[in-house]
Amino acid sequence: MRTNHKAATIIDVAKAAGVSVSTVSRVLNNYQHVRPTLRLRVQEAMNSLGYVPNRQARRLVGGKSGVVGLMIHALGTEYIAELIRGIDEALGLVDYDMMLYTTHRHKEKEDFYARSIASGLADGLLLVVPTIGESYLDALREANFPHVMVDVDNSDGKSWSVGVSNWKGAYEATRYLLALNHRRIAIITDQLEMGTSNARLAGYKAALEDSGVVVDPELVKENNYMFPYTRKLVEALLDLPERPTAIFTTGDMAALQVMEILRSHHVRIPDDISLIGFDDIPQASSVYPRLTTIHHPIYEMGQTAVQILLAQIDNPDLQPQHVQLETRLEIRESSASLENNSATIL
Amino acid sequence: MRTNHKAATIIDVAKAAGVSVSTVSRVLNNYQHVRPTLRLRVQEAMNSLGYVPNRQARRLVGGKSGVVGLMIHALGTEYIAELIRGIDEALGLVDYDMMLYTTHRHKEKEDFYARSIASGLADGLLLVVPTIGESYLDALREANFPHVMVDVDNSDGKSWSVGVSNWKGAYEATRYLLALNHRRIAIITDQLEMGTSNARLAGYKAALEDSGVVVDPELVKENNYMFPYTRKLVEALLDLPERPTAIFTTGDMAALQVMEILRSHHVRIPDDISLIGFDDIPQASSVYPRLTTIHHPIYEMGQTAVQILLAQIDNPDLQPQHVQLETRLEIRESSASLENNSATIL
DNA sequence: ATGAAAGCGCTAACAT
DNA sequence: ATGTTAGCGCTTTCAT
Repeated sequence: MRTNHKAATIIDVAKAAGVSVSTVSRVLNNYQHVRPTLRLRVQEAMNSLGYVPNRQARRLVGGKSGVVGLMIHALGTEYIAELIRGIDEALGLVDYDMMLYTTHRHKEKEDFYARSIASGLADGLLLVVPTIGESYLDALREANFPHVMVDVDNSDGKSWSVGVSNWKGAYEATRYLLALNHRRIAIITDQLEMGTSNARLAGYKAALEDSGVVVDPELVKENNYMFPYTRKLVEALLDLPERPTAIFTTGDMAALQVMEILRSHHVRIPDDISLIGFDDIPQASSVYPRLTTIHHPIYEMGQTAVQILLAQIDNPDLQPQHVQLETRLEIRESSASLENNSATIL
Repeated sequence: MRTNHKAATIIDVAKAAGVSVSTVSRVLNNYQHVRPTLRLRVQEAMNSLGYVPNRQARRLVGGKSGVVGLMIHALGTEYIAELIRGIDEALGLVDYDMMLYTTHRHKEKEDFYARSIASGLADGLLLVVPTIGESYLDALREANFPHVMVDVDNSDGKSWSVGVSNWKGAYEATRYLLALNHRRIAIITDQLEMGTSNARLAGYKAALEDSGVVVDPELVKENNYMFPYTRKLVEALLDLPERPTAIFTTGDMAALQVMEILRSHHVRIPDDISLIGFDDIPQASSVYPRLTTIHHPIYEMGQTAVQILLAQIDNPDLQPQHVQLETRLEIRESSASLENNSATIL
């Protein structure tokens, strides 16, 4: 079947170095009690044989596999890329490899992946899935398998998780628009089945109410990730008898789309309508006009997730907690004051 | 150390069903020679125990790891997302897992990854790296380790590879612009150290020459992936005494940026300048105006890469070949005829 | 048709 | 300080 050479095993190394397998294992794992001369001899044998330990076998005996799973719903956005960069780099620091599972919104897949990862493949699992299925989450918990939910708004206290201050960020964004004298402020949220979107919507409403502005249901639109749909929402907003003077999208991706759509309707930003996003993805600062948004520490969130996961792998009995990172308002040019909204930077 | 419940093993199932482990293994692997009643009893036992086979153990015995490595320079573009979708789905079909290595342009990392993957971790390696380092490529070849270079223009005959008809695609794009009566056609290429960019540039030049149009070096610009740089290039083009009437970018990402830049200079597309891209990423058909481009079968390229890799894993002695997929012109609204370039669809 | 037993490559007691 | 050995969970001969 396979015609290539079989990889060298620990036994081959032991023979070549004239020692026992346990000695090889000891130098492999950097244990004490190995005579320096022997250690050297073993290392030489490993080198000349091109030996690399088999991770599967290692893990099978109860050791660590040096692999963590990353279950993610989709790739392709700068947001995700930035998050993975954070995860990736943190993992690299501790010589861990990453197994990637993209689910593309197939709930069954998620279930299957989670179980198969937990049953041996990896040492831990990072979950970047908008809505996490209770069934496999329970399975992970029962097995006490290290895992962290990434980018969720709040923990239920039963699993570790990382997220950001969504409510506060949205509150700040809305307050900023309010301070700019906007009163007709529309919001386009991402799907509300996601806790983060919900929290952002709540922040928006709270800010409005705190300023004595009544929330107009006509100005609250829920998006569904499809570009043509966003267009419908924006056009509905534009067709309103009393147009909004500002739009807040709960994600930068949507904000970028809104820009495109407004442009196609010859609506100027921020002259005619102010726009504010959420997340501060790399693209946000390179579009024209540069997008005012809520900065979300995406990269750091990835790093933090890894640190939490590693801590759990070391000690599976840590009390679950939710770690919340802070957002902050990033003022650029897509939002302007309502009074002098013609005198804008060009 | 670890306090969690142990997952059910094949032995537990065997006991619960009152059979031997080999029988359980047989129903697990769908072998014949198992009495239907027994088979059923075993399946029930598996269900009630929530049994999931341990992949490591399975692989440890069988030889194959069931994992392929994917080494990729960066995530975050729709192009890459689409490619990974193709790879992912093809892999899912054969129950393979994917180990992800992102190199972020660190050449040293690539070397390290390639070697560690080749020495046992995975059964094969997919390389999605703009410029592939000779050193580890040699190592892969020497070890006769299954690997395929994805999205390269041409093979050197020593490794398997997949790519598309870059030259022909660029030739067609340029011919189309020519047919639209454009003569001042600028090109913005991606970095020319990539073979694909080079081939696309060559196709552009050939088309021009075949039509008797002299290639103006001032209209040939090499990009370097940084948005501010693209802006410089476009502005240089705009400042030319005789502006180009059309721009061809060798990638859609750049085309999208060019759109943004032209817009900020109040240059209308396609009224003032026609634009054509290459790749046909999902976004290309959702921007405004929709981007005319060369369709690149990205998803299929990913699938094909996997098929080639699996074939090699089955038979490592296959003669290396380069598989070329076809591109085709996708006409949308970002390019228009030069004569009536004011009468454009709005 | 079913079972018993020998490993796969490695680690971790347990000896020495 | 070093070696011996018993598994980890599974597949696969080889018996029966």
